[in-house]
Amino acid sequence: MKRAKKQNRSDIEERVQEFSRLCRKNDLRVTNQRLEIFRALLETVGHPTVEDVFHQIRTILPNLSIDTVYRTLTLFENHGLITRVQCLSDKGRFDPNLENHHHFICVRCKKIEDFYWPEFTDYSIPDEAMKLGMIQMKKVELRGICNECRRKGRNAHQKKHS
Amino acid sequence: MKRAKKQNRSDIEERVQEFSRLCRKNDLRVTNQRLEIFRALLETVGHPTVEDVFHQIRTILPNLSIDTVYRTLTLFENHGLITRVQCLSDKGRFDPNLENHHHFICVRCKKIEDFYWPEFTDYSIPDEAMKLGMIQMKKVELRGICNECRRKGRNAHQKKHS
DNA sequence: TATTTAAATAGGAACTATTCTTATTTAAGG
DNA sequence: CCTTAAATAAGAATAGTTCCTATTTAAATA
Repeated sequence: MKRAKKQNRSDIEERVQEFSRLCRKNDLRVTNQRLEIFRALLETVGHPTVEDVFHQIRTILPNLSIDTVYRTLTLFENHGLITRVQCLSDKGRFDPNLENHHHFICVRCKKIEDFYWPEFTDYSIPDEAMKLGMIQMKKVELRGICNECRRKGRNAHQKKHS
Repeated sequence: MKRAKKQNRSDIEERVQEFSRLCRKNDLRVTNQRLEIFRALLETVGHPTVEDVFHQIRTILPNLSIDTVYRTLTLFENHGLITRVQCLSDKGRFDPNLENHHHFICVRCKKIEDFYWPEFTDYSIPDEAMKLGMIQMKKVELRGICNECRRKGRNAHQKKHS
């Protein structure tokens, strides 16, 4: 995992400060580990994994536990301070439908529902994106809370770290 | 996992037949397990997991191995006969960028790159999709082969089941 | 500034999804 | 029918993630 800087040092420190305030506002204690974890996210390009973060911080906090990284990232996610990319579910899921279609994913129960949006095919993506590589598939992902989970209320949460 | 029918029996059998032909065309042997696995995908609504497929077929093939389901689904995926939903990578990845942005994912190296598409915000999704639940996030996902992997050629593949 | 205490952490065990290994079975061509 | 390379079953091994518990610490309060 590259550690190239996304932003310069003072920008990062500013965001860490701002983050620190956000934690207090959310009744989250401001610990060294939490700040380092957030800083690591900012310093790493390309959506780091838990392990990337863990190894990066280990040089600073030699007895950081990997469980702390898991707990903390999930905590940040649950408070909307960061987002989780791609792997909403921890289980692979498969689709025999090769037609052009899109997905709504429930962030609570991880259900994936299809929808169709024929007009979307006509919208052309920006040049910036075209240059990233050979594109094989272009689809829309919606995230939210499905009707079923809305009915059930908060208690339907999956039970991970707080 | 629900087993409600997506299509009626004869539609499914027709697709299984067609699939069988496709296998031969791809130099894949047509085994009972493979046909049952594909049939299970067709019969299950909502993008089944490996375990969903496994349990469904166990009643028909009592000593099916779960490894066969893993191998077979990955094989189908590699031949473009089905797609894998959501979890391209097997590791959670996180993003501190809460701005509205989109992702290009390399199907070979699993790298995720950001791009921006301000106009996309203005496109309104179809009613069909609005009715699925409370939508919190709307983004575009591109899949393809990144420039780096294209340079490296086929050998850059991740080494899973053939 | 010192004290208190609920919350956070470290460390390691446990769990779960996925992949690997090897002996056995089988599809499909001869 | 035979043959053989490919596919499978069974279970071991691995890797990512979560759980458990004793210890530490942030931050509220005296």
